[in-house]
Order: sequence, then structure tokens, then C-alpha cells
Amino acid sequence: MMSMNSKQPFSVHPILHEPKYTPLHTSSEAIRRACLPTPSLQGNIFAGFDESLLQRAEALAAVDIVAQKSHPFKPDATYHTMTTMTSMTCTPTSSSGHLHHPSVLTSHHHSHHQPSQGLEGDLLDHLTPGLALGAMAGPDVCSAATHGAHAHMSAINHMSHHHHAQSVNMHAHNLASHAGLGSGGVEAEPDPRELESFAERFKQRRIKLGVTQADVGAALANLKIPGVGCLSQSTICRFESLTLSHNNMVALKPILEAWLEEAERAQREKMAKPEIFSGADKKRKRTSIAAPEKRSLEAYFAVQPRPSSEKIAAIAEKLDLKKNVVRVWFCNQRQKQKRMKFSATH
DNA sequence: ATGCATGAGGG
DNA sequence: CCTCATGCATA
Repeated sequence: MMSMNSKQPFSVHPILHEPKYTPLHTSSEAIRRACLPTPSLQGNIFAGFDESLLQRAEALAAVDIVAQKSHPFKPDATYHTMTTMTSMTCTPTSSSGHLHHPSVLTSHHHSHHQPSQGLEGDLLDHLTPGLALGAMAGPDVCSAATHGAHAHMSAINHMSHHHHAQSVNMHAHNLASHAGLGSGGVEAEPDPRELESFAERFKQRRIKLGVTQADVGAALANLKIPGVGCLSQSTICRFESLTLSHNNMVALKPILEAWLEEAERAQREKMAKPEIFSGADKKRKRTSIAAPEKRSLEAYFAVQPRPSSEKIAAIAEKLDLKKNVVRVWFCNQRQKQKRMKFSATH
């Protein structure tokens, strides 16, 4: 009977949506650009001979894997997994599919184009790839069920069926830092070190409270902070591990900080309010790109992080993957690369 | 903890 | 189509 879930973040941020709401953006943007390896150049350069480069990259990748083990299976494994509508322990599986957000910053620029090339007859023979990936994790600290020690108010509050906007964006909390900008300085510095230490402290205090990452995400809605809904376990996890973009980290920090204080305060008064949700919706599918294909993609990415649509199609065909899968893979790879570059720089 | 996916927003 | 912030599904 009650199958509505609780997490649903919506509410599109009324506030935070300024042209560039935070000074951070500015600086981060600048940083981003600085990190970029001359995009325009790349385009030109590769336009000329990317084909051969790709072939070589592929060959290299192939060679590399030869030494690996064998993998008798097929590359692309897109599994389906029907719905397991069982309500998990504590996963508040969100109700409707997805919700998205207005994004906190959204500032970009970009002007690149595609040279559009032809295909190449590369020899993608990933013979026996074999992946010996070890998924380490050590102590699974994040189990699902946990004591629900949240704040006092309950959680669920809404149940809209439409996936629609959510927004967890917060915005501006300008940290008037001491950046010495004189007047009008809208820039503030997020200071990576600060964030890092905060993330660490956050995690520890969270654990001390006996709350899971998922719990934190769901509990955020209780804070009723304007423009802030709940967040997923993934996001909380990424925050703690600093695997979010710098801007994202900066934006989330004040929110999580607020939650932490509220949670600790609530604990003091011994209040517990377990949230139990149940709900089953549609399952999303997650394509699994096999190791050999992944290696090929990485090889392509190395020479051309932003392949044209045509090239993507060609690669997709070669690897026997859906074009969209390949496109998304490149998008995600770019995001990842960006984060890595940032952390490497700081 | 992460991989692949969705979608808003901007061009 | 891209970038970004996020999330479901998974390993």
C-alpha cells in the first residue's frame, strides 16, 4: 500500500541560477581551460591523421592485452535484469526514473568541431583479453540497512510521479574568503585543501553517527534548505572520496555540513526516526562494456577525446556497441579525465 | 565504490 | 552535441 518513495528531489532551484552564481565558477572555469590541452589544436592535428593514429593506438592496446589472460566471452554484455521489485533493505529507490537538476553551474564554452573522418580498418582483435580487475573495497562500510538516526522530521515528503526537475543545487554561498580581491570580487576560492579535510571529517562523523551514505542523502530533504532535495548514496560517496568536480564539491559542502550538525544535534536528543520506504519502479539498464572494448575505447580516447559523431559511429560499429553507448562513454571519460587533472594539479 | 545513463542548460 | 551534476544498477 504505500509505495511511494521518498526520494525525490525536485524543485528546481529558484535561486541558484545566476549567470555564474559563484565566484568559484569563474576561477574553476579558468582552471579548466588552463588544463585543457589546446583543444583547437587537437582538432586540426588529428584531423589530418587521426586514422592512422587510431589504428596505432588500437594496435598498441591490442598488444598490451595480449599478455593478459583469456576471456572467452563476448564483449558487450548488456544485461537486463528484470525488476526485482523487492524492496531492498534501505534503498529508497527513487520512485520514478530520474530526476534531474538544474545544475549548479553550467557554464561552459566550448567550441570544437569534428573533423569527421572515415573509418579505418584497424585490427581490433582483442583476442583474449581477460580482465583481471580486482575490485577492492575492503571493508564494506556501506551496507544498506542501518539504524536510522536522522534528524527528527520524517522524510518522505512528496511523491510526485513525474520525474522532473529536482535540484539540489545550491548556490551561492560565497565564501567570502580572503582572497584578496578587492571590490566586486566575486571570486572566492574554494580551496581544495579545505574541502579535502572537510570530506574526511564528514565521513568520520557520519560513521560515528551510524548513518550510511544513502541515509545522509535521503535525510538532506529534511533540512528543507531551499533548493535542496535529497541526494543519492553515489553522490555522498563521491563527495567523501572527492570524486566530484571541484565546483560540485564546493556547492555540496555547506549542505552536508548543515546536515551533519543537525544530525548530531538530533542524536543528542536521542531521537530516532527510521525511514522505511518501499517502492518499485522501472529498472534502468546498465550496459557493461567488456575489457577489450574498454581498452580500445581508451586507446581512441588517448588520441582523440572528442571524436565526431561519425567517428563515434565507426568506433561503435567496430566494437559492436551501440553508438549512444560509445558517445556516453566518451562523455563520461571526459568528465573523469577532468577530475583527475584537477586533483593532479592540486 | 564505480560504471554507464539521463537530462537540464547552452550553442 | 557537449558539459555537468546526479543517479540507478552493479561489482
